[in-house]
Amino acid sequence: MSTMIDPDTAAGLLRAHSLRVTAPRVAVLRELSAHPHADVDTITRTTRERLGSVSTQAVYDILGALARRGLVRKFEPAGHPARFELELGDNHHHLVCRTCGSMLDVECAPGAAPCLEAAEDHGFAIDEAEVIYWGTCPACAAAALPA
Amino acid sequence: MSTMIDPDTAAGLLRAHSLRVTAPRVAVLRELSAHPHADVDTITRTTRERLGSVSTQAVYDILGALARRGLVRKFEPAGHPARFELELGDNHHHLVCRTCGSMLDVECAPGAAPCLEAAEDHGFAIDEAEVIYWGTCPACAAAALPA
DNA sequence: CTTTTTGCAAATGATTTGCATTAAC
DNA sequence: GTTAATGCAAATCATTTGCAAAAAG
Repeated sequence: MSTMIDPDTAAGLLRAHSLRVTAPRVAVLRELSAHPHADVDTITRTTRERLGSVSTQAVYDILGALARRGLVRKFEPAGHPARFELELGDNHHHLVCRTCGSMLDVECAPGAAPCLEAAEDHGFAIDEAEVIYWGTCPACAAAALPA
Repeated sequence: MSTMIDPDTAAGLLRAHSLRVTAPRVAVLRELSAHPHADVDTITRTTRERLGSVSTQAVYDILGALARRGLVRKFEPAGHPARFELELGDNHHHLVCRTCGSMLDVECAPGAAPCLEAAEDHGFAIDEAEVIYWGTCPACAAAALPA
């Protein structure tokens, strides 16, 4: 388990983004800091363990609010439920398992200028270039091959 | 409207990929050649106009079969229904409108080596690097600003 | 004729919406 | 006291699944 931000830090983050400080929000932020890339279901379960009860809809609402204020990034890998991570300012990319949807952060190969600029924008106002490396994680690769 | 492959070419494509030639499949292939990036709903509607009737599930099945044999590429932009295009061999990327989900093909900036190699694979067997440019298309940008 | 494909119906699963209740500020 | 956040229920939407009927090879 990674390090987890303390409750005061979480509350400060919320206030700094003009969001009211509530127990479910603090719990969700702490969960995200400890487990980046968690999905709604996981966040809901662990938050319940900590608080006793939180509705699924509250978690959706919280994550939506946090994402709208730029506190968290929402990531929706095709074929898998959305996953969330604290917005840390670094523009990293993701490695995603096609089978289980698990994610890992990856940096672009150093030196190799990432193609964050499209050759032509066709009049679009581009606000983000997202890179996804699709593959199979070690666990799923092992499970696919019968012993 | 772009050029559309003729029925014989479509049939040949199917045979070349060991797929039985059926009217719905030929119609779907022709539709995809004329309208790349069409979604299931659009493909179903235009195919019905041409054939009189096709079930939604048949279209899903057809697209699934074509994708499995490598004849078409499936693209699932977060928040929007899946879109499909004929697999043309070129490894282009996509420009996607956050508002309406419309897509355009884009090439990486010439010279700029795209980061198709992750710095670390963390043990994953990476099979594809997908780049998505997110933005707002001219039509949606215009619609968002009241006159 | 054998196997694949299609049609139809029903289920699934993630996410959203509306509204009353409760808690923050 | 206001305004925002939560809980609860029901709805939505894309997509999948199971099985019988029809068509391709």
